[in-house]
Amino acid sequence: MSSKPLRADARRNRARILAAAEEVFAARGAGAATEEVAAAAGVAIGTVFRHFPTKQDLVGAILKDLLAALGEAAKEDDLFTFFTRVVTAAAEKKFVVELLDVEVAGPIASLSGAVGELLDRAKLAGAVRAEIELDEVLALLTAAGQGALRGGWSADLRARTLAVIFAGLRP
Amino acid sequence: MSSKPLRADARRNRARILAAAEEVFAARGAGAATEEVAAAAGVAIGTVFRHFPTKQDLVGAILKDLLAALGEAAKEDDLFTFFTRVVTAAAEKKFVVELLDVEVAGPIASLSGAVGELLDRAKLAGAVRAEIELDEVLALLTAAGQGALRGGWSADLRARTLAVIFAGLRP
DNA sequence: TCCTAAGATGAGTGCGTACTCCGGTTCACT
DNA sequence: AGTGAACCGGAGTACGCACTCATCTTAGGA
Repeated sequence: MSSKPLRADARRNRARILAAAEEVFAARGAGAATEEVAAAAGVAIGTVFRHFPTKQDLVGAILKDLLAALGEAAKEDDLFTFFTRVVTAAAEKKFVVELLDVEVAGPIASLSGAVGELLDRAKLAGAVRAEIELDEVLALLTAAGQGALRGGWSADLRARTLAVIFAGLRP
Repeated sequence: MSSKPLRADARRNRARILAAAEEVFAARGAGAATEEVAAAAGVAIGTVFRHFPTKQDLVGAILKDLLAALGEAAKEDDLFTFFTRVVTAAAEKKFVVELLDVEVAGPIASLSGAVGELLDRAKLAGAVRAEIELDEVLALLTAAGQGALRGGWSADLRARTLAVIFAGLRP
């Protein structure tokens, strides 16, 4: 899969870029200039593009990491906890909403698998009505994530808003 | 308020630009280039900037019109109908979501007034729980609008998703 | 230690887009 | 009709940003 092992300095720089990009994109959104990422990583811009030929590749790499982390978290959460986790992440890290966007339909498929399992479990436990379908839950997740970010919800408002959604899901 | 009456041709062009902008922004989102609006209006780009010195002024003018129309509709709707109307508009006219964004906090105040009335009425009619507050409803409205647009909900999915939200609001 | 290919650098290129400016055109008033 | 102010056209400017490339640097094997 991975062609050749990277040279030590290259590996170090790659990690720095990834870390810097996560920080910059979280603060400024994925619209932030690549030069900012380079500066934050203490690296020239050419180096960033050597590792990630396209800006989208860079965003994609971060998203992939995040997706893996969320997938991991899903294993130990119940549906409502997971829901809250994703929305909170969206509120704090602007670029997370890109994950929820249509364009990234590929990677999100794996997330939807995890949510599907949580939904099934929640139904069995009687926490969610049986007729609720996966796509509605995904839609609500998207909506809440977008809303939390773009609406700038406070922690209190976020909690109350999610409470309404959860009430709508319960029997 | 309005300084001087516009010349006839200027008035005509202004109206054309507004109509063209509404169409273009609805289709392509507010990110569409101003040149496209000028072309659609059959007018040179300089003319657009004469009437609206800034792109934001142009978007703002359209938003103001839309806001007035929604405020009018609110008088005859109940809360759930109005909610559906706004979300549907968001799904069909991309730029409507800008209305829901924080940046336009000024104009949205008037909308929130209308929603407040609808909420009061709905509570009196027993259609909504008494402890629901206005900001939660507004947050849900923002969320659903953003989600509908960026998630590309179908009419069916939109209806089912809104049904969950409405269920959460009811006693 | 030396050699070379992988890697880093950063000024430069191309492009899209908001906005300007001035010469030409048109309205509207007398 | 004549006149001047308002208006229009559209090439041009400024700017930000993704991405490139010729040149210099360095890791790491022989």
